[in-house]
Amino acid sequence: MAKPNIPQGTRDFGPEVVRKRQYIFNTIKSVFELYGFQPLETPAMENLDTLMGKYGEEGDKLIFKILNNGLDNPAKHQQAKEDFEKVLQGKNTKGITERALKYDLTIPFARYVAMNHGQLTFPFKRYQVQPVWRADRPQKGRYREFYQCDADVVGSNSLINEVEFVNIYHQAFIKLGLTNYDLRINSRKILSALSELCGGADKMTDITIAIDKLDKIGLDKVKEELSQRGLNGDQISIIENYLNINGSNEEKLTQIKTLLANSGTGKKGIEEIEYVLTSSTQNSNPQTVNLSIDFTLARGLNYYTGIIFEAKAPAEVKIGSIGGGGRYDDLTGLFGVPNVPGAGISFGVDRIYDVLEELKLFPETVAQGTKALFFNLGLEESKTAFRLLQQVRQEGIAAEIFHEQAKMDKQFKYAEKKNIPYVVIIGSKEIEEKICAVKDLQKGEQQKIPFEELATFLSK
RNA sequence: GUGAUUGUAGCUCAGCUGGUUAGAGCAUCAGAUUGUGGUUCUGAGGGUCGCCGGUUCGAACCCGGUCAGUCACCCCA
Repeated sequence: MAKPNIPQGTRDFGPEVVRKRQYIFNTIKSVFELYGFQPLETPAMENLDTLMGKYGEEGDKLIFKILNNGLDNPAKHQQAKEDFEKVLQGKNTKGITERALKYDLTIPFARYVAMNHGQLTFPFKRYQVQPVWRADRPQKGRYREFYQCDADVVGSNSLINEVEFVNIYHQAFIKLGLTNYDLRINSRKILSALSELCGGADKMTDITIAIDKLDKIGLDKVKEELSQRGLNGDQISIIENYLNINGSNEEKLTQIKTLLANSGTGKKGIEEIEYVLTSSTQNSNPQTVNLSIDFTLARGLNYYTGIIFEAKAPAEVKIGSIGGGGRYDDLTGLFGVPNVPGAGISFGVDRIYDVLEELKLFPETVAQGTKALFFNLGLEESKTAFRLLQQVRQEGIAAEIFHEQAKMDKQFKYAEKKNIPYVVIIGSKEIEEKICAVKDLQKGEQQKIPFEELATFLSK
């Protein structure tokens, strides 16, 4: 038997890890609920048609495809071979694969809305926490199976939604202890106005891909890349002016207004950012949101049409993006149901986990499962212990008894490893006096508690 | 898809220019310690050095291949 193994880029989550992950999930979910979002789940797999062509050329390559069943049916050999030839040429064919693992939660959601738009009440606000799969090469902060935590609202054009999303990000990050999160905002309308200024809307993808890298590779390399992507000197210098915009949010707005003065789309984008910026900073409490304008922000997914967001981890952990989102005006249009505008955000839970771990931000209580371990000191003793144990459980306190009579040394070690804060010792002496010795392992202190007061004591 | 790098005990790693029975720390188990753990001391178990092949009198070490992991680029959470 070969050594057991799991596929590249996937992980098992042990008990402590699951506890910590659930802490993150629950924190974010509770904020979603607070803002009126409802839960939704969709299948792990979708029809390949549903997913293909929605994430750009690169995205399509990263979709995990599922091999059809029944390919070994002799009657279909000839067809299967012909279809496979097509696959070798880089084409997709239903003969070989017609289903795939979902790549994100947004497109399946759009599919759900398109399928059920007759029954849904709009605006429809849903949140969804499920794994997604990408056939990417794993590396730091990057997995082939990872969880997304999305909230979207469809059926509303109002910018109030964007403002709410800013506050959701803020509130969730604060609850998680990530006070110095970094939330950026931009608008696809501004990027589109810039592209028009530089030779046409078809250049938008090239431009956004290049300027998105400004942080990482610097201005000179960005200019180089723009030139490689077919932009001329005049166009590049416009972009250079655009990239040189800096200062506070207000200063950036002033500068962009001058640059895009002649563009209707641009003006619209600027107004929207201004609105979201002022509304979300006014309404926020207990502290101000860290929302800053970043005109280099592009977002890879090309279905965004308005405001876009990106949340970054504090710079010192070097993990990068921990969330993102934005407005998409016609996502369900891809599925034949036009005029359903939407906006949404996503939290990258796996990366948030890494950030919290690195910054030691998990509360200690997260690691705790069992609250008290009852020592097993013999057959008679354990009968009393078991009776008390059940009483304690009746009060909703997680407790367990050591599985066999053993040296105290061993039982202490078990409690310590399982992070159990209290041990309850009941021996012959204690039974006689109807008290138990309760030891607080962290403090190392021990006290005598009468049997009938044990549950109350532990529930504190 | 492109490039780099690593693979030795359950874990983290050492192992000199190839030389005989491959080491350490942590962890595990037992004892010092018959109802009070985390400290200390003593002892024990555990490895066909990722796999296949080559060079050599001799390979954990050199060479080729292969598999797996990690990191970076592309792209992205």
